[in-house]
Amino acid sequence: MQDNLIIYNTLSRTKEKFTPIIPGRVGLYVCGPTVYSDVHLGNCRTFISFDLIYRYLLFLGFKVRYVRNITDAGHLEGDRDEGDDKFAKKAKLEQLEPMEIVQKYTVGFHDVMRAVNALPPSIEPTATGHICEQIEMIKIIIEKGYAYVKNGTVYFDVEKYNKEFLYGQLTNRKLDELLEGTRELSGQDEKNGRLDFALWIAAKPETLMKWPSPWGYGFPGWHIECSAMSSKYLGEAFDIHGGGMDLQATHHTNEIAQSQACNHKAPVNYWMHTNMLTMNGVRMAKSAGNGFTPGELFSGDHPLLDKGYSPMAVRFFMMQTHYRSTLDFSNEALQASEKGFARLMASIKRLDNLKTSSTSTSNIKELEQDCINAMNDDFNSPILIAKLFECSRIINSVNDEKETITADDLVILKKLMHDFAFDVMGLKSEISNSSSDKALQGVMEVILEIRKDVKAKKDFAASDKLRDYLNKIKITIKDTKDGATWSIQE
RNA sequence: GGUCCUGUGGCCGAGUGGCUAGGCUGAGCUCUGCAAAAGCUCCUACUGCGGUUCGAAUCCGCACGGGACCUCCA
Repeated sequence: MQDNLIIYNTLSRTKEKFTPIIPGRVGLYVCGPTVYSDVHLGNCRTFISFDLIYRYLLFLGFKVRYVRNITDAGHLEGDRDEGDDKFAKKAKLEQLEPMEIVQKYTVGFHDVMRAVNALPPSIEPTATGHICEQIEMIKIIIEKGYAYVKNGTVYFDVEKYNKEFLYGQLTNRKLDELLEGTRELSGQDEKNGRLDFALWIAAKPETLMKWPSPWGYGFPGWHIECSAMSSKYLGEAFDIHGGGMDLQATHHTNEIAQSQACNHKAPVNYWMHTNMLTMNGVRMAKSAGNGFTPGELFSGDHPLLDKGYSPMAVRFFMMQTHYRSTLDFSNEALQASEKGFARLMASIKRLDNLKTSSTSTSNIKELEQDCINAMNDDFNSPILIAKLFECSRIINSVNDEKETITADDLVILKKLMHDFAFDVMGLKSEISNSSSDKALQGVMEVILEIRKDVKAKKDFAASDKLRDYLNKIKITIKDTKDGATWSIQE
């Protein structure tokens, strides 16, 4: 069952058979958010994509150690390797301690992840919690000759590294090409090479977040945290490293360089990159003014949104596109997903009331295999969803007594729908069980009972009046041959 | 400018060289007191021009369009 998984590896730019280092176990590292502001929808897409991947690995029976970091220090605003980091800047703006910024947005991030039903990672390490590990790693890189110190700042020597290793392998680029695209060093720059990047950055008097180090007070560069934390928890070489495609060229390239310089071995076997989320064809970003927060998306409180969309509709919407394709956001597309999701959930609810027969008109086992094949092929959730809709059609047809299913097949079908819709795709029915909802259920039962009575007396004016009144307060009544059902309109 | 991805029916979105994904929308039918739901049927596409092939949405070339990265970014 674990032998047929195919993963697209950025390193080779091809789909490869997945073979873990230790059979039955997977080490998975994903670059998490930098918590200096609200996560936006694009960030969420990456984490939802990897949640699907994590869930499917678990479904296949792998023991997965899933590490996703929180960047809470050392992420600079520009490429100058100087000045304040993003947290300090925001802290000054909001007149808070940098760690208050970190706390505020970490909590917000977790709230959103919970709303979209993303499983928490096994370990969620922070950069500030691993300063020692980062310093140790930098020391080794210096000892091995791939870094140099200038006025308390430590730089990684890319050209030196490239003589022994391939620096641009993740983007299939040669060093000369990279150098061409880089701007000239300015007079103030203390780096030796244009591509060199900081491992440790010397603190200035006004720097808020700083730690002692062999090179004086300072803070870590952005890339070193991932190298230090991934090797600490997953080993010097591990199975899968993921992140957004925008991290590929710089962050991940530098991560490989650091780890390789330190340990002299390739840190990761499979690199996975998720594609961007766009709004009307343009990448969603705060600077473009076309972004909104998940909270705004759920409430609909934003000029670009026609209405609010439930977290599960959003999750379903994202799963309808493969993780390596760009996903274009629009109200129309999201509303289509919302309806499709409701239809899928409605059919799953019908599963419990299906009548079985001595024969099946559909090949359920084949469908089950189709679902597995879809996910084995580089986590192809759009095809999986197409197959689940096929299951929906079968369920509805059996429910209408136009098709039949055996008791054995029904067991398989139930398991299939629950496994893939809930466990693998992480969807969940959005009906809550709060006490007020239970009271509402009771009231509705009474109303439907009364309506049933007047309908029996053919008093359709009265029954329609009940239905119309309920419809005005967004409750829909449907008469089926097994009695009436009700639901709340979104 | 460089590296790379991409162009599918009204919309979204899969796609292994041949056996018409799927969802949403629209039309018709069945069911139904009506409505809704559900099912069935229909709308059968692949940017353009060449090439390879018995056969291409799928491979190759060119053109045009869109996007990403090369600067912080999931």
